[in-house]
Amino acid sequence: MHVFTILAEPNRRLLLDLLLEGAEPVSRLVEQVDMSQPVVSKHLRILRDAGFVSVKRDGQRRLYSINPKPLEEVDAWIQPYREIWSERLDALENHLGQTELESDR
Amino acid sequence: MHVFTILAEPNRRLLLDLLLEGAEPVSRLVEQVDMSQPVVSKHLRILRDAGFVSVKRDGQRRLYSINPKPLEEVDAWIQPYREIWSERLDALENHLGQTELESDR
DNA sequence: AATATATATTCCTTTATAGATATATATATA
DNA sequence: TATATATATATCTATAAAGGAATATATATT
Repeated sequence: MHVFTILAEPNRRLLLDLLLEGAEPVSRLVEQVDMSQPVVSKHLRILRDAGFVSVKRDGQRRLYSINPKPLEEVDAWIQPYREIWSERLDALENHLGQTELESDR
Repeated sequence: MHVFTILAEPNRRLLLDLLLEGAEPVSRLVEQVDMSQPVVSKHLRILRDAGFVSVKRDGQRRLYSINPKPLEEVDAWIQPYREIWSERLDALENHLGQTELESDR
């Protein structure tokens, strides 16, 4: 499954956002979220397969924690677009600077 | 349609990547891509509705050009994760530095 | 005005995936 | 060992969205 496909699912983004605060066992995630336990487990499975989270045994619990590595792919993909939007900002700034000079005359 | 949902479709990412090189009429996009014209038009419609591209009339053609604005939302969403991965890099660097000191003793 | 070209839209079918429910598995505790 | 608790998985159904084919619309050209 592609990184963007994985992030397209709102509940998956929600789970990631929760894990941003720190590692959590499945049960605590289920509490904070409007999904059944199996649904949460399935999403975690998908996130795990894609390397977004990792698991650690803690007795009968599983502690899930976040792993931002796969997001680097997103970051890399955006990069050329980011360049475009900064070019545009530069152009805007130049234009504004130009306008300033003009208003000085 | 959510930004991530839009980017989840590979053909849509392809179209955006093509437009990265500069504005193009639909026909030229169709040439460069393995999609029928209606499919291209449909994706462009979706991209347009989400503000990823804009159109300009050019006779009977429509010139599509890129608009990176909606990607700022993606960028903003990644931000906290980016902070985590740079923290981890810092931690790694500190650790390496530490190891260096230790090897000096 | 008639025809050609470029693009958009509509309708239909197929497919991927999300969630519900039931159940399996693993660990802890009595 | 039997039972309880936490989590994972399997099966089924519903749904969203992608692509194909046909067609509509808009502009250009003769």
